[in-house]
Amino acid sequence: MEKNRQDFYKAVYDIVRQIPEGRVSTYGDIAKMLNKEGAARQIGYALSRARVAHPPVPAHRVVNGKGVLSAKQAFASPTLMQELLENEGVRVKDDKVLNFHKICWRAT
DNA sequence: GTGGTGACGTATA
DNA sequence: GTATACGCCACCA
Repeated sequence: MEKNRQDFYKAVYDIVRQIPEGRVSTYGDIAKMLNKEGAARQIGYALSRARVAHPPVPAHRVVNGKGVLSAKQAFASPTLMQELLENEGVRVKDDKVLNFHKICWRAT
């Protein structure tokens, strides 16, 4: 059956919405959940479109494998993402998540 | 229909 | 641990 591209996006939104508060996930992990390990870039692309997705997606909880807020550029303000993360209890320094290796959320 | 780009990751040296 | 090269899939011009 032909999986509509929207289905792929919808799957990304669903996973991102499952990210618990105070926890962050990575594009590669999400891609693996979708069996699209090689499509990590598409995860970020999908999130960029998630801005108009229903319901809204906490894309600020998704960072790259290095814990760097590479997505802040896509938010209304480059500091908005960091503020949101700090608001969730996630410490961010120099656009990088502290203890990232400890708060990185992964699906079982 | 073709080419280029992108909120990335893994592999190799 | 750091640096460089390549690959991946989807969207836009």
